[in-house]
Amino acid sequence: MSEHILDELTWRGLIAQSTDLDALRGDLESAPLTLYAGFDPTAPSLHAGHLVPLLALRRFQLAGHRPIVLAGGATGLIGDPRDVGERTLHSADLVAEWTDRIRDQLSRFVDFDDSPTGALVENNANWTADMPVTEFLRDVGKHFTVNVMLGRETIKRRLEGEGISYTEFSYMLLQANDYLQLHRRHGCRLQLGGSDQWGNIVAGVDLVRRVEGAQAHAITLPLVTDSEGRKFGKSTGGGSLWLDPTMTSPYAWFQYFVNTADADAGRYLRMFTFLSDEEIRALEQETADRPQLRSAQRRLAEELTTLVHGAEETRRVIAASQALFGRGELRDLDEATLNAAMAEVPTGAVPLAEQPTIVDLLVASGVVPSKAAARRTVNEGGAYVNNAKIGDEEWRPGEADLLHGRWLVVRRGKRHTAGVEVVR
RNA sequence: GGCAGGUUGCCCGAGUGGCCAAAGGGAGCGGACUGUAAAUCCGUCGGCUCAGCCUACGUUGGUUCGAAUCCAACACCUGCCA
Repeated sequence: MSEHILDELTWRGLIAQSTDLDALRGDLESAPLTLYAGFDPTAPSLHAGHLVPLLALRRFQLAGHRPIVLAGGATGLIGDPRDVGERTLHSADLVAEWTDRIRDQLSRFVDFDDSPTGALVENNANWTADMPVTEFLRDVGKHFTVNVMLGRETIKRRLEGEGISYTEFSYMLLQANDYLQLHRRHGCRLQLGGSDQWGNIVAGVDLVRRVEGAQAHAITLPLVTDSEGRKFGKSTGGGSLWLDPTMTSPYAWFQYFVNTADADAGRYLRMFTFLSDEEIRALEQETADRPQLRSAQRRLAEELTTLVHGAEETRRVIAASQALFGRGELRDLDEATLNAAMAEVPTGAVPLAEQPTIVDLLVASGVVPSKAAARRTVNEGGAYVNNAKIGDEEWRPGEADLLHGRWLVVRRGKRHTAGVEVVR
């Protein structure tokens, strides 16, 4: 018998809060348990932070339980209250489109089959969208006291600040009802979610108990932050790390994880990968002994890129990373390797006839957002062409600079590399 | 519906007629150090056809030689009252 799923979650640091774990343990041991986690379509793609609950569902599935991934087609129309303030509502069409997109993404992380542990995909719009208001207020609303709802941290903060709309205030009831519906339809008895979801989740636990007289369980997973306490996945220049390869390229995704701080690597390996405790400890030891090898970071990047983008794509981004970050001369790369690397990084094109300067090249490659930023980069000493620093704004590439007659490898700072194709 | 206060750059926040593309902080970005790490220090941080010009301080209009700053209307937010 392998390790108990709850013990695994514990050593991986994946349990932030929970209802009675002993009771849950008993239920997990007696039979396959059905559990769920919900994901709201707040953008056209899931991002790296969503992987924690998603992979947790998979961990349960591998341990012999049945996961339900819930796409929040209805809750996404309302918006979970945040501390920062009221959300802007998105149109129903847009939310529906996003729901479809994230449902496809969600489906990739669990296995579907006819066995008792085969996963299910649900959409809460199925039971929420057409529910009459009176039914909602009588059957769901009656079980909640506003007094308790006002006690929730986010609500308290919002009341102290700019206030909160009735719409967002109601969110908790919708999520609680989701749990009830999934309990009725599929016997779902465990909900996972981020620790910011605790209030919503226990509201569901309470509702199931009151309406069905059944004991439902809850586990929240820690909100992933780096060692500085910053929200995970946000430190790449402001943007999020999206799962959608057209929004965050596999190369950028891989690079993000390669750059993980030493202090975070082990923790991330535990939370984001399926590596064993022993393997992770070995990687941590390696990082402590020979930090410059970045073994833990590389493994983390490899695992996550494979998980999200597949083994083939991972092979390509590793090759591209080696070509561009390697000690070797870019000139020595053979044409096929160079072309392959250029296919992974952002590229732009510029006509030779325009006699582009370094500023034009930086802009064309996309490593800077504007000419002003390009000039700044040059003056700050952060501009490179083919790994050679360019300090003059007026510098222009010559025929001899073109790699294989067409490419210039443009770089901003240490790690923002892109290609510019010079067209004749 | 009434009264009061508010709306500034990615975020927070100063600025009450010219010296304001707008103090300060944070984030971000670049450099040095190193290891494509952290910490630290330094620099930078609207755009462009760049010693000039264009956009920008909720929106629109007005006063003025000149407005983020004054006036009016409108929108939104907060609080108190109804």
